[in-house]
Amino acid sequence: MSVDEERRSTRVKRLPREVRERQILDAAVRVFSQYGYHNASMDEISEVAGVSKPMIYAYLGHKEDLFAACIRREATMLMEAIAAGVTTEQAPDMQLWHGLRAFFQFVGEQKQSWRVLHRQATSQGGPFSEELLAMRSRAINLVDALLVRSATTRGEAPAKSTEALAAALVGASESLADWWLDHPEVSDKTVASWLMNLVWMGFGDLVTGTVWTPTPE
Amino acid sequence: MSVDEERRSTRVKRLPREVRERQILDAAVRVFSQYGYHNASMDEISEVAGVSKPMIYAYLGHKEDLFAACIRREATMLMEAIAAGVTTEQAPDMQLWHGLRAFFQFVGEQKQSWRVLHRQATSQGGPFSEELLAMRSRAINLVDALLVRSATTRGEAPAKSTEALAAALVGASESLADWWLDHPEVSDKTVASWLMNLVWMGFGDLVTGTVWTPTPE
DNA sequence: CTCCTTACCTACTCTTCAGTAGGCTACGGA
DNA sequence: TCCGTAGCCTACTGAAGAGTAGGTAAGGAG
Repeated sequence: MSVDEERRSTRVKRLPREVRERQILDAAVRVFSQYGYHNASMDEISEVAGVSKPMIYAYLGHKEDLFAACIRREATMLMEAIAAGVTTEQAPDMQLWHGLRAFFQFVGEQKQSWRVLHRQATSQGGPFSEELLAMRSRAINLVDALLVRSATTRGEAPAKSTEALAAALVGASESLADWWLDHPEVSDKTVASWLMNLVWMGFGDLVTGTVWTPTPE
Repeated sequence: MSVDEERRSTRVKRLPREVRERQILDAAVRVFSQYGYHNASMDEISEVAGVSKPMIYAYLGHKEDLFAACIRREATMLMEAIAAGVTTEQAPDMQLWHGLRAFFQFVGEQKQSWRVLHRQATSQGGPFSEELLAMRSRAINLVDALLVRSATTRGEAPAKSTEALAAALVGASESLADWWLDHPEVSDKTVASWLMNLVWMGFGDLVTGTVWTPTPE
């Protein structure tokens, strides 16, 4: 059996476009998350995906398009995971709690997705980060709305600062998620509860020993 | 007068190495902060600096070295600015308050420095980010120590979570600083006080209307 | 005046990699 | 059985940009 014959026989069969696109995106997320956007080469992605480079261009377009597609897919998954845990009927603190839990659970399960979202997309000033910045804004708006609602239901005028604080909270979550990647011995629930206590009760209470606990469902 | 003669006559005189190095670093910070590490070219940096490319290589070494030098210089300035405002004699909340104020003041005054530190260095997985990660760790350790001290002086065992919370706070500060870049109408003091209230009092107090205020010095 | 060091430049090389041209083959329908 | 389309590849081009070779010249020391 010649080399050519062997290669032909062991080559995976022709697959429908859908499947290939998934394979390519999976590979791209892996490679981007490992090397970063610029150091990731289309050649390596095609190799990991098990297809040739022109296939990528045919199906997903240029490098930037491919990256944007990765971001879009992973960010959508993240947002959906969070949305699944939160309903507007819950009290504000419970909404935040479930949101945080869902977030850390996602990060714990999809470390690569998280890396490509956070570490890569944030930085590059190029046209791709827009996709990611938009998602981040959505997250901030979500938290902002939560804060505004919880203030107004108590009859107060919403503070000017809610949007800024929402941004701070999102940043805190991201940073804590990064810390967590280096300390995997802690459970996702524990990490979430730390942050919950910080933002809901403040350091002041860390010092005095008061803690927030979720009310039983 | 020929072109050559004009060029020669308008050319800035020979300058000592020190001065050139400063010019080059200034240019590098500007260009890196605008385009990001990868999209910044040595040619452009040399042009902005007003020297030729080989000068950069002679004085500051390769691209990575140059970038690391930028990070080191800017990060050192930031840490010194923060350290200048904080003394260990102050109460924990005042230490945090002054640290935050110094931080936001620095960001407000040195936007480019901040961009190159935060947006660029965090992301690239290369050998340079180590410089930055080290600085970030120092900041986290500083906050961690603050939390541990404030807990132990109250006779409590320090919680396991202080390091994680310190990371969260640093992330919140970074994220809030980014938000602030897009909302320059707010004063640095105001932004600092928002974050201070968040971390010291929690959202719970935002909702109930309690606020932390610095005790008069 | 000569020599040597230090400042400084032009004009390359060489590599890496995004993106493409052009074609081959499996397979379903007419 | 012939044809069209969709899956798939090898083998290239072209540009950008990091890094360098090999110089010129200013100016101080002797």
